[in-house]
Amino acid sequence: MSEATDTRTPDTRPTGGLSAQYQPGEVEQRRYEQWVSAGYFTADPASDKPPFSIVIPPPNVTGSMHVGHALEHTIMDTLSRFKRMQGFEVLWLPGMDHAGIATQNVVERQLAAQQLSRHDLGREAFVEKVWQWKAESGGAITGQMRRLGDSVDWSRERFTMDEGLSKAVQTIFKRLYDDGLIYRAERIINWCPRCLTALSDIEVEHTDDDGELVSIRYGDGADAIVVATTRAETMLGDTAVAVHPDDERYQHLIGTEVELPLTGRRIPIVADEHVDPAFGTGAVKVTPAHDPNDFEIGRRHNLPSMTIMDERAVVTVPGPFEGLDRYEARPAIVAALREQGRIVAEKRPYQHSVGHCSRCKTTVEPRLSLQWFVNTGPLAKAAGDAVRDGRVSIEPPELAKRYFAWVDNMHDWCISRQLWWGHRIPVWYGPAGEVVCVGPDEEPPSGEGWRQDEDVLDTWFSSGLWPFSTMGWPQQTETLAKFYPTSVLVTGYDILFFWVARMMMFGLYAMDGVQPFDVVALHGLVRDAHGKKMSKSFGNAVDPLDWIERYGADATRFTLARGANPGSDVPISEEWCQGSRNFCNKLWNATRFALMNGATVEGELPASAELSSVDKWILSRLQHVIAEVGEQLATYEFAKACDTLYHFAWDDVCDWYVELSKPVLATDGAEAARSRRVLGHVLDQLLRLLHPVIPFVTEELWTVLTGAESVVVAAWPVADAARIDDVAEEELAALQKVVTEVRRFRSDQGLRPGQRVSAALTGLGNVGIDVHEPLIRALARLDAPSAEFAATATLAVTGGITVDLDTRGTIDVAAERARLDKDRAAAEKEAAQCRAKLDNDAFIGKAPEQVVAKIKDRLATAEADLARIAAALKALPSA
RNA sequence: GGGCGCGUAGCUCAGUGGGAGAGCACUCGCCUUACAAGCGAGGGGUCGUAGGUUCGAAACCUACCGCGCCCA
Repeated sequence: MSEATDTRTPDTRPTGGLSAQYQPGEVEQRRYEQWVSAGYFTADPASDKPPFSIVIPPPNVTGSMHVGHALEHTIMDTLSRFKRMQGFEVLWLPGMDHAGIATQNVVERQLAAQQLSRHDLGREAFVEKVWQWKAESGGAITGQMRRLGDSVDWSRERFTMDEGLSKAVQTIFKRLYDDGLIYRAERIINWCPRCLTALSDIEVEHTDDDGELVSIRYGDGADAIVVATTRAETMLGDTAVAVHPDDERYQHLIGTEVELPLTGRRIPIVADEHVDPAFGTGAVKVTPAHDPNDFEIGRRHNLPSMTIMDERAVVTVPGPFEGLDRYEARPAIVAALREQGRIVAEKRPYQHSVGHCSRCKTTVEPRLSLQWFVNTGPLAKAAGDAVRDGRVSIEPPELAKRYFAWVDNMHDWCISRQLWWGHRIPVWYGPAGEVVCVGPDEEPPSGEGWRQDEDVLDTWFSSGLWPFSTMGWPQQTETLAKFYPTSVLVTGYDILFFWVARMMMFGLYAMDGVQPFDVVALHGLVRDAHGKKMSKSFGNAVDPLDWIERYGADATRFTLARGANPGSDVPISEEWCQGSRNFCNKLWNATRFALMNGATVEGELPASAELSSVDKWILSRLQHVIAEVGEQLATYEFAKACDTLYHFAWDDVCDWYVELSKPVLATDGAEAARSRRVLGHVLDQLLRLLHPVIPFVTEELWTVLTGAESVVVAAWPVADAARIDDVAEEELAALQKVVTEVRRFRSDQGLRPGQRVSAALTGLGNVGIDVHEPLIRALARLDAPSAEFAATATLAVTGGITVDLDTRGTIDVAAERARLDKDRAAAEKEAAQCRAKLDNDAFIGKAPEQVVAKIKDRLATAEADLARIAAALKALPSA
């Protein structure tokens, strides 16, 4: 706002100390600290109130808040605050996970800067170093959560590596082990040659990459067979060639052997149904130790597995290729084969699907190794059934299909990781080959030759226990008794497989079949204003802290919530955030106006019989809004709830109610007093309704308006059906129509907004709004007709209302004719559409009665409008 | 290759059998004693295409075109 150009005299009415603009920076931190120290967010398990609980999807301890977190937290905070106001004992439990690979990587990078590796420190010292890192630099996100306004119970913050949660991990491991649901086996797993650890299937991202397809002739002469491969280097580990059993081209070769080039080994040609005869030549090389499909073929045909690379994907087969990594070995081997004339065809680039480590993007190397697995069969079945039989509902329900597709086809889960940071597998191996799984209260075996398994567990293993490990399980705590199962899990649909399915499996298993949450409310991904995925490299990523800094936490939250349709992606842009900021400022100024005009929440709300239709109307609208918003928030329709409130606040309250109230508020009588009470009530209720989404500005305004302690602990509004007033709503709709028509005329005629026009209004009584004539005159800036009144234009308003205006001689006839022509065209179209329906016997015969009646009514209205418009056109002076 | 979803105003999206809507953008007029982060008015859409069901389809069914996501 430009002070220099503001020539108005300052308003001296009381504003409760509110400045002319909302400054979020002055409010947010102070308010948040007050809330926390008042204990509003601390959950009491001994409370008599019904429980409502959410556990936070634990962010990564190395991470900071990105805009996806901001969305998710806005949703969770909105639900928590909504339920708290509704009288629930709310527990929103915060915490972080230890992010095995990511955290270890961070600390290893620090060490690398000093030319050190974790092996130089040793396991114990390294883990100590990680804890030290966490204490110094971990958990930046918790400070950012405070900035956003998260109403979490900080006294219950948890970390997956805490003692209690670690105990939960060991307990469930032991239980699953004893039940035969955890086993150790040599399997082909996804291996990251950079992180040097196994990965589970879902930690691998597949992309279509450019590679090469090389066709190689194995054997010579009549026995020759050509195989096509994208990974020529793995041929050193081939132990067979496979063809489809029905493939006529190769019938004579099945059961025979062929010499594997470069090695001199002879390998069998086997028949396997899983070979696709249409791919390449229909013959595939089989490398069981380096390809999951080949591993299966190998198992079916009892083929040996030959591991030809070490953990860094460097060739270990003695000979000319030894010591080359997989990308050096590939061209070297192709060249060697070409020299022998064995390369039949080469295709470059050849697009094919390649798996990458989700953490570091290195191409995954399938690797045969001894790992720990969870047998997911029975667990996944239970996880699917809990949704199938309705104990857990997925919102929106369409996304349940995706969940089923995953849990019903789940492979065993590789849970061991070759890391040091994490929960170490509680299994000891004895000198005589003993294997002992140790429970949390048991002493591990000691003595000569006993050693613990070196590996740690997948981070998701501990995250899967989160809904109950954070509440003290395996102890039977008061908190568990009160707050488990949790009420709702809020997370992105992209995390359905990673985390939701795992919590379901573990929750149902550990908690005697009781589900970890009743509802899974899924949100989408935050995208930019053009629906593009946000990414740092593309440069369209939004830093929520930056927005909070510049526009306020409320504006940031409102922007996100307003885009959050269930399960759908959420586009946002800075312009929209500005709009949200403007909305907060609008509320600020509406409250400021109310305070300047004596709005109050003291005393009983006046009985409807005592109120003007303007007051009755806004109270009636308020009841609809209370009901709608309550329903929308309860069904996770955050975008709709925001929209409902935005339009009620801006259109109904600010644009109409406040403007309509100004004349009476300028007076001093009993009617003004009643309106002050109504205005106070409407704002009080509106601020409560908005508080879950925009907590800071509503708190600031509500406390000034009401003088009460905090809207955080105020009661959620309840719709009062007795205040719904259809008559007042119809009256106000008619009033708005008259005012809008006059404004349209004025705008079309180029009349200055301040210019008053004489006018005669007739027919207001038709719709019962004759008492509002002064209001209409005020809003439309119409003066009473003077003695020498002479109408120069006539406005025909639907409902039989006529406004005759005296524009003092000058009227833009062409503009007026254009306006009337447009109205006539619209009315004619309407009439024609209605007549077409009514002339149709099938319509009259088959359509419901009330639909027919409605169409008849519309036709009558259109015809009446047409008559008036025609008269007005006729009355216009000819050009 | 399999599965799921989406095509509605310039952009982003609501609308799921009976008058095509919102926000932003755009045009015009305004500092009007709460607010220029504002106020008033306006323009703009063969609802992807083609069939079908129905008295009536943006909505339901089928096919096709285009886009996206997940899985392999």
